[in-house]
Amino acid sequence: MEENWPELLQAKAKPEKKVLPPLPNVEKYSKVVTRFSPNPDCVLHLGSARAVVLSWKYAKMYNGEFYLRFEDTDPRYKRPVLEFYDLIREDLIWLGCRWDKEIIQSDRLEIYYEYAKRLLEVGGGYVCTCQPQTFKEKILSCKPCPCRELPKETQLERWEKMLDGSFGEGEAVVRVKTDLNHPNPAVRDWPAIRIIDTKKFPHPRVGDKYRVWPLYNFSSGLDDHLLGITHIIRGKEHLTNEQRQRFLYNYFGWDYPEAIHYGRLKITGAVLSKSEIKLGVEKGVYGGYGDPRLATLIALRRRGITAEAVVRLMLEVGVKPVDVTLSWENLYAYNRKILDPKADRYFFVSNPIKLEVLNVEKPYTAKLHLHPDYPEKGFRVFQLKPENGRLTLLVSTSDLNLLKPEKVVRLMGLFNIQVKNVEEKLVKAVFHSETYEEAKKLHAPLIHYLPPTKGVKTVVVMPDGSTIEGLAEESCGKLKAGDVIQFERFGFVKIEKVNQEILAYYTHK
RNA sequence: GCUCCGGUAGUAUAGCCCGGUUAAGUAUACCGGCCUUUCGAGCCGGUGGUCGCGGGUUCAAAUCCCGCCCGGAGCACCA
Repeated sequence: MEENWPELLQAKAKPEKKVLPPLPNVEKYSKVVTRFSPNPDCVLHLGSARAVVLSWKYAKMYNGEFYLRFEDTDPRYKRPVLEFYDLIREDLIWLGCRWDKEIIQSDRLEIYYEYAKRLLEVGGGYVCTCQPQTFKEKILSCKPCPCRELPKETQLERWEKMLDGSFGEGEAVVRVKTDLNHPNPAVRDWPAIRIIDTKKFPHPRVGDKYRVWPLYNFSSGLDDHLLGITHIIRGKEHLTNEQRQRFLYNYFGWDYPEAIHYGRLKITGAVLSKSEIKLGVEKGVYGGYGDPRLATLIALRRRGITAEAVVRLMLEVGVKPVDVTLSWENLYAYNRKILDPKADRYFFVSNPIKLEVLNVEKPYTAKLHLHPDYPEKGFRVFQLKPENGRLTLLVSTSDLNLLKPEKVVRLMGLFNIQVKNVEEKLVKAVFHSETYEEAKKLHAPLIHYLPPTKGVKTVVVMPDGSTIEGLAEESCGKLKAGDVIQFERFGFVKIEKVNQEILAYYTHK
């Protein structure tokens, strides 16, 4: 146990560390093997992250293996798209979920054909040429369709005809014989393999090389056994698929893996459905898969959400079959803990307005820590020279609620001022005092500011897609794309681009 | 409609299988205090749950049994 579950023991010593509940029947297997099996028809989102993180984490917990398996067996209705294979790989790498083996189902058609034949040979299936509608009527009344009764030899002949092109799309389908009286009609004689006109609907990887394609329950069911998957972690929409696949396993004399079905995951206000995301992107509702309104991993990454935060959240949510509605605050809280010690602090003045301070008798130098908790990181410095006692600065419109006549306000790292007059685009104030202690005594609020001429124009894209414009301090010009910083009193942002201007994405407060 | 699966504070989660020193823990959110030249972080404290509802078994039930209500998933030649 010490060897296999070191993390479990470690968790005992450190109870604050969240640990997943043990996997069932681990002792039955020499090694735990899990898999994540996406259809490469879209990028990954927060919901997909659940399957990835849990499958990966469990494999690691038991020193097992984690596989990535692309389930790209529908060239027609849920067409795989080439670029998504790579984007999914990138998402997994970003999450830190390295896979030990990669499998692509469209490379494995011959294997599925072989097992289809074996299934027909053992009498576990049949080739059905009924119209879907007439078949459905039969099955709903627990009656076999005529094809089911045909002898094995005929089934094999029909199978050959599926392969050699004698049957066209929709004309024949391989079904797995189950129980015609099964209480759930959806389980009765489910379809395993169908024909697709790949001249019309070529597969992005293998083109029109194959016309006969397995359905989910057949290919996925076979592969889970063939690849030695011991624990399947997937959404509860697959609950009845387990029932179906068990019939297949019985014909081959296999044991079904341990299957865990978790509930649906939602996050307040964000679309988490692949089809809706795709539609929105295609229609231009979203500016792409990285649109900040989307909960795709690309978008989260772009916004400065860290993979660690996503992983933590997924471990927290766990594998329960209940539906969960996450709130962004929860994700943000995890992320903030990770970001806060790393992010340097800078000033950003949104929608700047002028602040004129009179009675400033000498030049001042403001030195501000890059990070208040780590003074060793250094400073940013503002040199401020008044002209004839007048110092002009820029402050944020959003601080107008603090800048009321006669109020004393401290300019961070500088001095205290007393507001005199407030106009729409101009605040006039006078020098009040110098020390922080004085400001503290007066309970003066602290605000940030910028020298009037040296700011870098900055656009911040907010999570709702809107933008806020303003000026960032000069030293932000040396930031690089990908840096996550904190604009003090504004929030964390991730830098997207720096040239003459800065483009940043808002992470959270 | 049919077949399954669930229901613990605003959100998420632990405990339920092996009923009792925890008559409900943790995280986050919220409120207050301390600290701090950020409305951030940190530290301390607090509010918040009749464990879906009703009944039963028991000395004792969030934990076992039954009924009800509510929610979800599936019922494709999709994955």
